[in-house]
Amino acid sequence: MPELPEAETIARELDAALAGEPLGRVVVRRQDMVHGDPRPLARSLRNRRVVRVSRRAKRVVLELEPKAELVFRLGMSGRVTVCSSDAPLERHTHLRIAFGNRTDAKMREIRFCDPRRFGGVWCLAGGAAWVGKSLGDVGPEPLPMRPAQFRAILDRRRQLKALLMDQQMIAGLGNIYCDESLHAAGLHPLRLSHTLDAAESGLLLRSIKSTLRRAIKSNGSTLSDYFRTNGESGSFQARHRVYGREGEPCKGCGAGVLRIVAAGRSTFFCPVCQPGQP
DNA sequence: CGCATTTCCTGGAGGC
DNA sequence: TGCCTCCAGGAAATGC
Repeated sequence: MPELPEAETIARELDAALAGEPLGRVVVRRQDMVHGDPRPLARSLRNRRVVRVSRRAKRVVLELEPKAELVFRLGMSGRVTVCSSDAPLERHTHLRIAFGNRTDAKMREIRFCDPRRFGGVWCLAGGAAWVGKSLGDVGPEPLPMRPAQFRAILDRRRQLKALLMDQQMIAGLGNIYCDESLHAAGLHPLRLSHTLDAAESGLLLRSIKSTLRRAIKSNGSTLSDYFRTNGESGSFQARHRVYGREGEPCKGCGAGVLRIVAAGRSTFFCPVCQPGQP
């Protein structure tokens, strides 16, 4: 389940591998996973090179020259890997893009693989018409966010879990980092957002940032579907304090971690560290 | 407006 | 061993 730290890890690794490289052969193996520019992707990408690879929300963005963007939304099980062009093809590989111009060396390529197909690839080029699923807009990034802006987001009356999961409100948090951030701040996931005082809202924003930064340092959390661009696992799952740990002792106080459903998702919290609701 | 529910999809887990 | 059912969840759509 790639969220902000996983997308950031992939973006950094892709940037190291791809910055400055020209794009080569394109193979679209599942047309319905590619959206945006109505032209064939191979044509849209022809004679373009990667300037840099960045992240926005949970999305990985290849910034190209001449100006265009190739956006990867990973959904639940999306993976972007870098490998040799002759590496065995994994099941559910929907897109392959060769890169580099070293004719002497083995050709390398990036691959997009997504078994559950909740993700997709968007080619934003030219001002042409649009095909396929739309790539909706997202709210502000949490890492550079200031306390006043966060306070304004909390001002509506919503359960904290639902609000933090809402990509229009704040971009990049998913189920794991929502629960971990709320635990770090000692706030119950069903607490109504507008009831937080200044100290609590400040603490929650700091908790979100520190949780995300620590997860990025660990290259994200590998539970089942997420892997780095070289196929290795992230390691932040070993540091989860509540997520996925129903019945196990809270790493803060030892009380049993509870699981409820909030915002339609499994939600893990410690009833002692995060008091306040039934 | 907020929130619950449903849909998409596959692989892994558990039951028998 | 081999079915079968259930479940996980990001995002969008629908219903209350």
